[in-house]
Amino acid sequence: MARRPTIKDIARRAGVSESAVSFALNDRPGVSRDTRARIRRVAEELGWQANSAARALSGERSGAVGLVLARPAQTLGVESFFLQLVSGVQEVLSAARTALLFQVVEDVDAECAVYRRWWAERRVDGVLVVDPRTGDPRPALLAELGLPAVTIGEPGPPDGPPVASGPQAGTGAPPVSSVRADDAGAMAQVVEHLHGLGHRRIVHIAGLPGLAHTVRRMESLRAEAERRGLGPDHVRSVVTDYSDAEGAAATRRVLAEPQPPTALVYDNDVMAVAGSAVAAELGIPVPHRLSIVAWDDSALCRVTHPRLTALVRDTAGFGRLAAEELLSVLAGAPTGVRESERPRLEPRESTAPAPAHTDS
Amino acid sequence: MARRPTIKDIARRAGVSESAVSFALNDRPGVSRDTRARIRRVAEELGWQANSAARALSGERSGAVGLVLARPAQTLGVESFFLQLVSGVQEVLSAARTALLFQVVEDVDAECAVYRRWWAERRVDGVLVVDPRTGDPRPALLAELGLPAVTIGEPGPPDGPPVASGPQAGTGAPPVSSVRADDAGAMAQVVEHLHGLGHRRIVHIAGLPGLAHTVRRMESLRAEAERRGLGPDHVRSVVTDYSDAEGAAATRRVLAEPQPPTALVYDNDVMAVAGSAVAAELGIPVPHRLSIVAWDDSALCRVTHPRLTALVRDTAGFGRLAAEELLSVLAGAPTGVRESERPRLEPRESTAPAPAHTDS
DNA sequence: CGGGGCTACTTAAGCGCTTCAGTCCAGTCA
DNA sequence: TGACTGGACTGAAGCGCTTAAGTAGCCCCG
Repeated sequence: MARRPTIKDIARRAGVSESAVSFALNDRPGVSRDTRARIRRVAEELGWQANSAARALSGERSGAVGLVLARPAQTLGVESFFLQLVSGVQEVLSAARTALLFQVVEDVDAECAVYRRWWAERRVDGVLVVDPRTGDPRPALLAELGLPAVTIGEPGPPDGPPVASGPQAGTGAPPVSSVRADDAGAMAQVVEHLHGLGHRRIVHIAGLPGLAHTVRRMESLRAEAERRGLGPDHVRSVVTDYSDAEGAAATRRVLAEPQPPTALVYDNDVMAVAGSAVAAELGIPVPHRLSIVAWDDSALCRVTHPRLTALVRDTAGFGRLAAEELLSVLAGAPTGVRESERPRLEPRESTAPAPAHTDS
Repeated sequence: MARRPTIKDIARRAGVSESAVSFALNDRPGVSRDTRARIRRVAEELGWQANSAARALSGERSGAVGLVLARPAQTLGVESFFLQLVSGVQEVLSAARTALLFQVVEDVDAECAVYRRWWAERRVDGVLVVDPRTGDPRPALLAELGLPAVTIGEPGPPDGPPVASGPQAGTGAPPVSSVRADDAGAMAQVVEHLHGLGHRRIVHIAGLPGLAHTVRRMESLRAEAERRGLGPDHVRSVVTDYSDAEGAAATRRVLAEPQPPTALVYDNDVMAVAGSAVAAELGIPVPHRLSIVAWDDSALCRVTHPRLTALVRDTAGFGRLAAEELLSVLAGAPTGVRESERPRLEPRESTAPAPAHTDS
């Protein structure tokens, strides 16, 4: 139950004033090299660490950033995406001695309430916003509060400005920073792959329709299909809530149609695995009668039999990028947009040439 | 970029002193009912929230607790256990307006460093400690720092005192609180189930051998087997790192033995799924030739074909319990031990009577 | 009617840090 | 020699809150 040393202790031991200590420890001018070194040494000996509350109180940053995950409880937990992201985020943050406040809430309203609270309590210097939505209320709120933010996963190129950032297109720095993912390009890649294998009937088992990237993927799918002369009777999306249950149900439904698809693209790994179990149950061999692609790779995709072809992306890297952007904004840089790497399609055993007679 | 109201603003508006406001808002005696109500109303109008830094600085709690997850990066992310736990934790914490600081680090040493830092920076009032280990250095460190803590998942009954809490058995309150899981009882239940189905050759694909509950499960397995006259040639554990890769490898290894087991018990859902994929690949029908039990249920277990028999536990409830215990310790209650509900074995399609001639 | 004991407040100090305005002491230059 | 600089350092205020100690007004009682 040791007492925590304070700046005063250091000052006494080093025979200088408290302010000299503060200057020395914060790399500010006003102390000689020697004194600075001496103070540093004493601080080290005492194992001093700045009291974060005191620091925050005297107008500095609080040294923490927040991340809220708005998911209904039951949707939670199986996707690997999130923890990977956080682990990337942390890598960058902890190097900058910044803490991460983490909250799980039920919906976006609750999320906004958390932002307000954090802001009022001065708990965080900025936030990372995940799951951008269409008509997202969050960037506006954050801009109003003046809480620096980075949105993670806004759909990026090739199609124009981000969906959620509002109307000031083109005019300098956006209201909040973002790290974008090339969902459209990735979808194009998937379509390319499947079309090249001869697939003409493709169904995209999409995630939540309110999320910006879901919309972008659906748009891209339609555009790519049209470019190849395939209409909505051949290629389309159906939406779900990302859960294994809805993924399975949607799979069952589309496979029961008179002209079932020969390829399915799932918006996450869990649904893809659920879907492949449904196929197994129905006695539909994968990949000979049905090809399956999972968006986001994880152990899951490698664990099933056959192993699933997946869009692999460096999720931790994505998190690092976001954390870096946030730190740079906190350090005073203008808001900006960073593009993450284009996901890579990793063909495994769940995709194969389309069965012969399915071009009706 | 609104200005945050302070206690001073409220005091001015309500025509009282700052301390009166403080008393009123903290439910302390010293203000009349009327004044209290008036102050409350003004605070409400202004949308006031206590500045957490100021509060922390004046000797109060910081209003935050911490949770560190020490996992090598690649092990991360597929298990549902963790997010579920956190969501339970949050439910309780956010009702008490307490924030959760969350860190992911590589190993226990780094975890200890985080505790020291949080302590020195006064960032957290207490911590939740997950994955108790044998010879765990963390409880001692936390006791030394005087940082209130609750360990989550220490193995509980029926076998005596917790593994990680050190030597002061029996003497009043333990150094740190804990929330315990009845791993031994659960394992007994699994053995009962499998033995009842006629299985005599059982292998437990365990998790990390350094974790206390892994040890407890292994001990319980051995004890239960002995009670039924089954020696280590029939029933045993092999350890892994919880990853799908090692789970699959271990499965392959034991199934290739001259006298392969007829039942496998996996320490998490990911390995169980990986194992059942291996069985599928080897052409070993589940459950007719091989029964499989997963420890911890999740969407995964319901998604595979056949669906996996699993030990279901209320992980979110576990988190709630831990958060409640921590809050009560922070509120001044003595440290204590809470028992979580015994997990329930949910038989699904992956367990069946043992094949006929395997009693050698 | 003065003092004891309430309740309902106010004053002021202090938490540990940052920071602005000085102070002090060379050193420089006319 | 004295005014002026600038580097090195100190003093003190202040961030927004809590809290111990103090004060004012009231009622009750001997």
